[in-house]
Amino acid sequence: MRTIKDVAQEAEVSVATVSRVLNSSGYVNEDTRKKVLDAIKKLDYRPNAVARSLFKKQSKTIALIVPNITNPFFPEVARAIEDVMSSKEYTLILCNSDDQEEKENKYFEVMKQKYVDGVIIVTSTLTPKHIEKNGIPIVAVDRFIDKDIPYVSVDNVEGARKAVRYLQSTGCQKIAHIRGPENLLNAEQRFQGYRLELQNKHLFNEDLVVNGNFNFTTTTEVTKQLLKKHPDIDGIFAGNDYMAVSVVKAALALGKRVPEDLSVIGFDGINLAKLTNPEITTIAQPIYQIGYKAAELLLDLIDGKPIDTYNHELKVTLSVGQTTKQMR
Amino acid sequence: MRTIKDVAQEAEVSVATVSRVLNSSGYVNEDTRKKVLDAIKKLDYRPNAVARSLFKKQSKTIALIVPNITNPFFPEVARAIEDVMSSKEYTLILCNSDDQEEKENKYFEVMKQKYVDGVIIVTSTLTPKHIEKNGIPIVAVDRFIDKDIPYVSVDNVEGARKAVRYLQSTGCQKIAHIRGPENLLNAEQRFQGYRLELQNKHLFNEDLVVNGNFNFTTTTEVTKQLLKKHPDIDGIFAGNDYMAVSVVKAALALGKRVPEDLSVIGFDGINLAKLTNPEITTIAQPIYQIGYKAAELLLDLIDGKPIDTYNHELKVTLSVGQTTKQMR
DNA sequence: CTGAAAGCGCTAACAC
DNA sequence: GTGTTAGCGCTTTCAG
Repeated sequence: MRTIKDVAQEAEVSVATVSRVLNSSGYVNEDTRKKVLDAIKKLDYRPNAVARSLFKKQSKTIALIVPNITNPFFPEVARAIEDVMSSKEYTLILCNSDDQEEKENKYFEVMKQKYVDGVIIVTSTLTPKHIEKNGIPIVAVDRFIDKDIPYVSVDNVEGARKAVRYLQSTGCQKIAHIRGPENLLNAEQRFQGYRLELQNKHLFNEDLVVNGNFNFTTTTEVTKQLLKKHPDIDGIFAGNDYMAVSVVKAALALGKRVPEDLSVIGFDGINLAKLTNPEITTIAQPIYQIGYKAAELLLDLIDGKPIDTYNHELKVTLSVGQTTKQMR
Repeated sequence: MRTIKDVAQEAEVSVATVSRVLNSSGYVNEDTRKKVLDAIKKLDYRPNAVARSLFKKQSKTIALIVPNITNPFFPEVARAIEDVMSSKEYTLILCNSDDQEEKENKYFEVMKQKYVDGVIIVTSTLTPKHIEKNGIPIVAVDRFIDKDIPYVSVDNVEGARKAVRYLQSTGCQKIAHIRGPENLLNAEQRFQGYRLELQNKHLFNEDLVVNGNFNFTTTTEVTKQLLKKHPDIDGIFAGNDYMAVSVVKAALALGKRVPEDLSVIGFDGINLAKLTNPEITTIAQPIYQIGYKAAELLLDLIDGKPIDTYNHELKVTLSVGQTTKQMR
């Protein structure tokens, strides 16, 4: 690869001048500018990004840390982020943390060594303290970290209430909830939403809440037990789509008809939800937009632009599938 | 962040010595080595990866270029690659090409500017010529590029034959094929496998092959038409799982029972296949292993190790679900 | 065994 | 307007 020196020689100017036209900084005569441009074209010169990074202490690179890219929610987020980043000449590094703090920290270490400009992270283990000491711009997605850290997600409480209300509007009388992991704020909020909505009507019964842990097999198990114990349950709000699919399977295995005997609604709106048979009714998050917004916020942070709002809770929408009855 | 100079001062040695202990290169007295190590610990020093890259002309970074990370096949590949890469202190850059040559080339441009050490790519547009001029180590995944470029995938022809044979073994007499895009070698090979297997028994009939383009909606349409025209079709081999799901939907929509009236088998073995109702029977690729192997090969390439085999076609396995009948 | 110094390719003062 | 030069932080000859 050619260097700025080669260009300078070819154009018969100094490297400083070449640098100036490269960065359109400082004054440079139109004619010499042309000479330089010609030389660049002739030599097919491309500036060396690493040398530039060394000087500027920034790399035009950002990182995305997710628990596991294999989880269907994240690829769409990643795609959105990569879309806005590549349009701004940024490069995206992908990291899988498996929800382990140790791995997250290790990634941060590398990020600093590589002058990575910022990171978008989905985490429930990292605290503001960890992050502060890294001194690297951060945006949180899906899981809240701190008031000072831009956060993009949805209103889980309201989404959950919406789910419950919809089940009721289709005639469900006894609505159970398969919740996600205890330590996940997300899952907790969805549970709270479920509870609130039912408590308001004096219908809440904690026996109807079981933990599926966002896990397929576990969910199948606990759902079967629940339905055997309470055969009159006629609606289930699952903490996410993945579990909703599992719930449907469990119900069918027990000989229940969905939605005639049992209605099921999920949360997330991953593509999977529309591929199953029957298609899952769900509270859909605007997943792509979440990633998009997060990327924009990070860019603002990097550019030192003021952030007017730190908390971005985008709107969920009801996506009606075939696991719920027609509204009455 | 501290620099090597700080460490040198703290340890009262030269930067050269520090560099030597950092890289365990050259001779360095055990005592001074200890002094340096102490200084490093005391200052919590981490070498600057960018400065190192500038000198070494390599970045401990590799790139993965896929058509779209949102396609359920790729996250698992990405995960595998990231696993081996991060274990070797490499960082993974993620790129979405949307199968556009222009985007691929743009990514390569950036890779060179950033001294990216190698790339793993899924492409059907890039030719050896493009790649050669980039002079950057490459491994092809899922889609073959050239004999000189390490390639990891499965034997699509054999996999397809296996699919057809299995349908026959469960009693299917009239087997149709919903194929993938014409310009995709993959899809072509699967079609060839299907044809070969049937031709051997003089059962091939080109009227039973339609193009679903790896697209959900298209597949639903063409499948319905096909089944209306040939109501006696009792088995369908779909070119991938995604289309298989669509085929099942189409069949059910026409009032056919799966698998009683119509058996369906897919190809790929993405997780999705086991989440649908009924679960899709499929020819499963060892997706994670494919990514893993590709990563290992790229590392060898980067390290200048000799590659003994360029063509890696891993074994597919039959994954029996509920869209096919019991074997007789 | 260790240090001085050149240089990786680029940018930004600072002169002229 | 343009050139000279001192770094950015690191590695590696080359002396000693």
